[in-house]
Amino acid sequence: MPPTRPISDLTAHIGYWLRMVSNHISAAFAAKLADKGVTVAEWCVMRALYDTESMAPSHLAQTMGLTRGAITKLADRLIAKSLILRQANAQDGRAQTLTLTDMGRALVPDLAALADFNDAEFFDALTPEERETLMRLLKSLTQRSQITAIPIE
Amino acid sequence: MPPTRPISDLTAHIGYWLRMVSNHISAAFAAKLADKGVTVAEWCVMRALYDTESMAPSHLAQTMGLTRGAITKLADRLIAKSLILRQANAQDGRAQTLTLTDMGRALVPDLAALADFNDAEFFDALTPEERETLMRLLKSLTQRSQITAIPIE
DNA sequence: CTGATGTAGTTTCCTAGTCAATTAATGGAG
DNA sequence: CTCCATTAATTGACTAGGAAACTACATCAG
Repeated sequence: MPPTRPISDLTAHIGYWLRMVSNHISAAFAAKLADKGVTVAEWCVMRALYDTESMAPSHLAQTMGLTRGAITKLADRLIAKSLILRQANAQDGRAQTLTLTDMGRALVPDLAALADFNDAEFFDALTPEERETLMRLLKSLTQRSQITAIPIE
Repeated sequence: MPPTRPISDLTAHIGYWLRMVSNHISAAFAAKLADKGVTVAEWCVMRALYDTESMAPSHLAQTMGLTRGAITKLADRLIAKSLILRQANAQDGRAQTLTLTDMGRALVPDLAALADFNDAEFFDALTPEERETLMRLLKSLTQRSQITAIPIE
């Protein structure tokens, strides 16, 4: 075996800890959503549609940081579960709009409660001041790095 | 449309910002590694093998938080690139060990430099004190939530 | 008008995981 | 010794995404 040059430890990177915590929290959230038969990506779509009357798939793709192809399939799955509707746009023959069904809309507050609970579950380990600091640092990083897409995974 | 009950904003969750930042940094790192023909998961395997003479696939699966099936395929890819070797274990006919090839070992310091650079690129936006605080909070969350797997994505 | 260019969405092929079934070897109970 | 439960790794079917080609429609220049 050739000599092993000393290199930096994985755990020396902030990104390492960030990913570790982020993955763990996301996995826990995914498990909670799974009980309701919904994935995290599906939740993101539903949450986005909840605030708007309806939305174009391409707009959704942009805000979620997914390709339009991915949105097509994601929408297909949500339609199969009767949670959203896909409708033609009267003005533009190419365009479509996605809308929550009554059933989908009724589900969103339940899922939002799960999101609240999941966040609390992990971050209650910190003091309110620490939570405030963490949030501030993360927002600051987001701004300075021009990060815009809603995180899915 | 049924009445829209007010629900918590997505951005009210710390987990939202955590995922946003984490995804962005991981994606940037993945792009840098891609120039070297390596994925993040592959890098994690190589980094783990760098410190040890060799390692069992099942052990790797445990530390990386992947299934053994995933490790089988990951190892297949690394072997195809001549970066690691798969060898039978003389003591246990079921077991195998994975080892870096000379070529694989030679590549690790380069990739480690990319990891260092990637971390610096984002977190240099913070002051040293802020970086220290962020690291402390993340480590604290890790400990209190019993998170162990090395983060991949 | 008509043809070129651009845009919205879909589709196909590919990648990288999971889960569950399978194969092969180990090791302990009787 | 032999049988059985356990463990290591692989395999195949499936999922969710990306990249790029493709279809259909819109818009604009001439």
